[in-house]
Amino acid sequence: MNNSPAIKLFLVDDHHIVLDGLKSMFDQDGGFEILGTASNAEDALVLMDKKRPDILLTDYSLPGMSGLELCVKAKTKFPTVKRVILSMHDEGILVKQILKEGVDGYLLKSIQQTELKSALLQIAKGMAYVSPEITKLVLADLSNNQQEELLTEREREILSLIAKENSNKQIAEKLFISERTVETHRKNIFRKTNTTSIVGLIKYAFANNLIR
Amino acid sequence: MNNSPAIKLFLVDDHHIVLDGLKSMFDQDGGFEILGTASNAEDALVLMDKKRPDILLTDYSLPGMSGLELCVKAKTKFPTVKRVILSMHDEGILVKQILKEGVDGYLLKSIQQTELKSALLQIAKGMAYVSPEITKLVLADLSNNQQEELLTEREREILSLIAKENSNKQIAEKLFISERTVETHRKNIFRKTNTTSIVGLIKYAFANNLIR
DNA sequence: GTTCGAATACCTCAAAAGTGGTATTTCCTT
DNA sequence: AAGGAAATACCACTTTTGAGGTATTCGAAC
Repeated sequence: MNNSPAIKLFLVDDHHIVLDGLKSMFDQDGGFEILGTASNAEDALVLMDKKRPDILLTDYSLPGMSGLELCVKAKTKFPTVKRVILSMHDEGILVKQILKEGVDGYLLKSIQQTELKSALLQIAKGMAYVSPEITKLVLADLSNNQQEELLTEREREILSLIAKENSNKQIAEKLFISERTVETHRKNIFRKTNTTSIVGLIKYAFANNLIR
Repeated sequence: MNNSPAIKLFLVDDHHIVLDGLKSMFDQDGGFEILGTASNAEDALVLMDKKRPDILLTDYSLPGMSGLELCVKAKTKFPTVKRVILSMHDEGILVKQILKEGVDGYLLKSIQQTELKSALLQIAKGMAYVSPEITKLVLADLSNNQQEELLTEREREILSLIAKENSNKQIAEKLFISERTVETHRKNIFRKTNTTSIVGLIKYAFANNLIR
């Protein structure tokens, strides 16, 4: 059953009770081995230098250096170590920022034991695991469904053609309208989106998923 | 044990063998009920109108309308139905596009039975579930570590300022170089990124996470 | 020690974008 | 019936972009 070597963990949390809980959970399971623990990021970086774990499992909020900074530093110092944030809350707008730093997992502490273990197994195998609650947040952000009725149908059409690198003249030809009309639409789009240049407009369109 | 009502599924796949496999899997489990199946998107939309499932579970590649288009249409027609893509492969660059359309789950057919069921349970609860392999892709894309050496340091600096809506003149002033030099850099960036207009360039930069 | 990429700089000229207006028609709502 | 938003159209004028070059300096690589 246990044909693969135990997954070596390093735990970081500033609450002893959490460390104790995790320790007792993993100690009962031959599939995992705890190489060490730390209650702050600075200690963790020093200790990990001696004991090279497979996975660094750290709380997000730590005194001093945050768990995220720890992950960034750990990535530089120990590139092969998988980095997992185990957080108490969904850190709201921080989620995207955390994921952008290139962690291998983002788990909430509300996770079930069995799920935590299967998540760590997957991460050890090179996969990535993100808690469903966090996944939901990220997907919602990606698809950004507010469906603002800011722009009219025609304006969205114009915007789409602008984004496809058509000049005003080309747009006018394609829509069988005057170039003047295109200019007017463009001006209205600028006004409504609070932008003043194509660059800003394209950025707006991307950020709001108005173009694909 | 089974205190909540069965989760009502609608399955779409153009391979009967897959539909059969899923059917036999869910039929043995009281937690799920299959309301109907279809082998193409058009039929699915018609059939779902009569039988309102909790979750639409569809293959990505279908004859005619793709599973993604089906999800988009289903979202409009039946906003409360959760939409899950069950795909054979990680559709590479399509992944981000698929997730942008606002699906509630993206599963690979290599998923284990138990995992599939727990994923669907979570999705029915309003969470989101994405296969670890796909999550890996998305996280890699978000943090984008490829570190392309396509553009030089200076060119990235110029690009960043272009993206911040600076004109050539403004860039020249900020970097204490001639406007001519900025023009040259811009031309080189266009050549390297295979773009010919700012619109294309900004799109390229977004797609490659060169600007945040 | 020559070659090559990167960064710098200059030139011209046409096309396109952006600013700041005005005006008409149509359709929808109040 | 009046008001307003949306789509259409026009004008004048300035700034910016993009396409087409050429050229020098510097440092790294071969």
